[in-house]
Amino acid sequence: MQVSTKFTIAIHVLAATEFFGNEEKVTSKLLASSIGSNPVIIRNIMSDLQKAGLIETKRGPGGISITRPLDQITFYDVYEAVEKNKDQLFNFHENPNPACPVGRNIHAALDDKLDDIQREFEEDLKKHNVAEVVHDLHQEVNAEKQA
Amino acid sequence: MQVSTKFTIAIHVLAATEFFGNEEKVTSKLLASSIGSNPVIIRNIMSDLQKAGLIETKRGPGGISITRPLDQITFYDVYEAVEKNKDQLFNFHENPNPACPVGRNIHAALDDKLDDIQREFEEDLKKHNVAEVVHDLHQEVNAEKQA
DNA sequence: TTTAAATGTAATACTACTTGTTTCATCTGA
DNA sequence: TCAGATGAAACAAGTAGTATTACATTTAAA
Repeated sequence: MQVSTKFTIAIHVLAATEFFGNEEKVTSKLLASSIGSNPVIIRNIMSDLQKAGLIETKRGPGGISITRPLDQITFYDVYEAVEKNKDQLFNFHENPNPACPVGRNIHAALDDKLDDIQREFEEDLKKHNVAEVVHDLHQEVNAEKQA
Repeated sequence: MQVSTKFTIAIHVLAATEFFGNEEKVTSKLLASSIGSNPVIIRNIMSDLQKAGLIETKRGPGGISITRPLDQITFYDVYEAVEKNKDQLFNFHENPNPACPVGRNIHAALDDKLDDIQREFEEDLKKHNVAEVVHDLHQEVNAEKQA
């Protein structure tokens, strides 16, 4: 299993919007160019981010605006916004045999442990935020200038 | 994204093998019945577990044997044995634009953070082992007897 | 008020993965 | 020897991820 590219693309979208926001109008076309993907892919992700309340978009000669400071947008916020099945990390086999003592009780013996792991994974995602990414981007760009 | 059913099935296989191992011969057919799946699915998972050195299987009137105490088989050992792309939890978009300062540097700004999260997730998986599951199974079965 | 430029969304296509099934070769303890 | 088990190949169906085209809708600005 893998977290889909939607996750890293969404972080790219937020970081690039902050990075370019003051100088240029940020559109799905510009973002698609930076990301190396298709504008419709970006618009779908923009739609996810908007439903999650992380950005606002406008039609017409529109553009994207971010609704709150990036240090208040964690990786988990982004993950939650774009990822499917975010509420069930582990896909349990569905038909354990109720006539078998193991099949009948495997859920009771396993669910709490899987829930633990999922909760810890979500906490791990919350330890990072998008502001860190923008900060490191500026650091990289400055290093380029000096070279 | 979801961890595939192979993971919970593999834990079921190990737990059931321990649970029944002393009384009955444990075969892919018996396990498939307990799990509610197909014997070939189980045999493929058995093959993964065998490659990882967690079990040994024999042909003929064979059966499965576990190679080390279950408290030394963590959820991560099982995850590593059966899951694809286990080495790269996050699927990064592949073609960021090198002509764009963000596209050119997004990997440098993001990779270390994603590696952190992956490492922590793996640690979370290592906190649990299959012996706990068997212990809880016996507890559930004993509770059934009293009722 | 018009219009260029942007988002919103539906439809399609391709690929890869997951899960299930059938079939048959191969092995091995009794 | 042989019944009973694993090993493995082939196939099918369903789902998810990614990419693309096309068009309707909106809106700031000319």
